[in-house]
Amino acid sequence: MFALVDVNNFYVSCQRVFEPRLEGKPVVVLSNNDGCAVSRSNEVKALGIAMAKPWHQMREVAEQHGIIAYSSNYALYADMSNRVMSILRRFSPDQEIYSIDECFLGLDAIGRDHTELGMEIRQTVQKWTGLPVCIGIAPTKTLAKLCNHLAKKHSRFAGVCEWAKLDQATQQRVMQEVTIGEIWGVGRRLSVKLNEDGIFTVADLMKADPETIRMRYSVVLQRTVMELRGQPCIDLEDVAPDKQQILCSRSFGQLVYSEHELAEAVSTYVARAAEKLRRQQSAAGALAVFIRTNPNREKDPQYSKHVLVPLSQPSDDTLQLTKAALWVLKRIYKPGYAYAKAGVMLLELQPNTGIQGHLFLESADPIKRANLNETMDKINRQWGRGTLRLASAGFNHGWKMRQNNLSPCWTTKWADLPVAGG
DNA sequence: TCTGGGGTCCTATGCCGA
DNA sequence: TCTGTCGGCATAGGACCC
Repeated sequence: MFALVDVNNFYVSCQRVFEPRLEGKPVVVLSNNDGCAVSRSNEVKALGIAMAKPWHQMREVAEQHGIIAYSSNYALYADMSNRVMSILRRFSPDQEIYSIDECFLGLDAIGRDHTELGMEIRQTVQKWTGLPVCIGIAPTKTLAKLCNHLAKKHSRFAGVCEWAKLDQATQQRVMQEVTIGEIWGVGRRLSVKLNEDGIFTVADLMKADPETIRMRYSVVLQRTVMELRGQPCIDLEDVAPDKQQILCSRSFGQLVYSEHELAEAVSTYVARAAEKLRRQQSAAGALAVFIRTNPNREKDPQYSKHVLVPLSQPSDDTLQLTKAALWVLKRIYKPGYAYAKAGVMLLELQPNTGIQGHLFLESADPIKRANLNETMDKINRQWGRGTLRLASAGFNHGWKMRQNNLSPCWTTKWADLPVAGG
């Protein structure tokens, strides 16, 4: 048995915890670079504003309805997420953190009534963090997701919906009412294709023959069908596996033309990616760099290039990775374009212990280099990202992302601590 | 002016050698 | 020796998730 616990409108709710005046008002949180609305309060959803709507396209409506927009404050959200997850861990030893704002709990080892447990979880999280959560409980993950959807949509559930507590008639009705697009694993493309085949609701999909679904669609959708029928196919992953690839990319706050500025950005992204790499104690066997113009500016000349290079030896060393990345950049950079985004990807990740040495390569003393990286990580952890960095990362980052309405880091910066009673 | 970032998994495809 | 087939593998690209 699984519970899916999901924070309602997570980023918006985090902002509201520290600014209660936002309660009841239409609030959005924007993506990096203040691009699109990625979290919407219920008031905003009621205005019909879609997920990922570009902010510049909703400016007018926003002004009309007094929508308050925040830049993403990941330091705040990550910290609040950690608090929620550690509270949830108290309720079940089996926990899979699925994303920043949701997790699955395994309930098999828990004897008590599941809905009651759900209610207690909800109240505890609300009381200890100020964040509202909804909970879906079911024998498969896909059904738990579906129940979570119901718990959010219908207030009569009071935030907790358990599949087994719905009578047969209700289950039937739900299946006939909910459209396939709401199902976990069915996105926009698949919805269109399924609709063409006469499959519109959850009930339709459940009735379909799993073998046929596998042939015509994929093994993934076949599993979804089985899970909707109550047969678990997707296990709880309570130990998070190491990442197989690490990506760091950003859209620029303003267009970039020079190779020099691109090199600063790429260098900055490599450093960030390499930090993540070392945190999971991996080394990368290959690295890719990409740069591109803004595809939305259709009148501008477009250019987009992505090149992957194998490394002569797997590495977790920022200096070495930076050297390789800048070498790639030199080969893909073409002058005369307005670049909007760049990124670095680390691939072929493997444990950084026992890396096969290279007979003919001369390299820096690996122990010294490891110490250097470790020291940089330590300093940057303590004093803030980028405190210590390579000169190639530059100083005047004209390309830095826009964050025009960033809230304080209420919980992670001493200077930003909220003051009570003022 | 202004359209996110970071992942995973699956499938199709083409190449290689047996 | 030539040709066809098949499995394994690498790769690119698409779809999906939040």
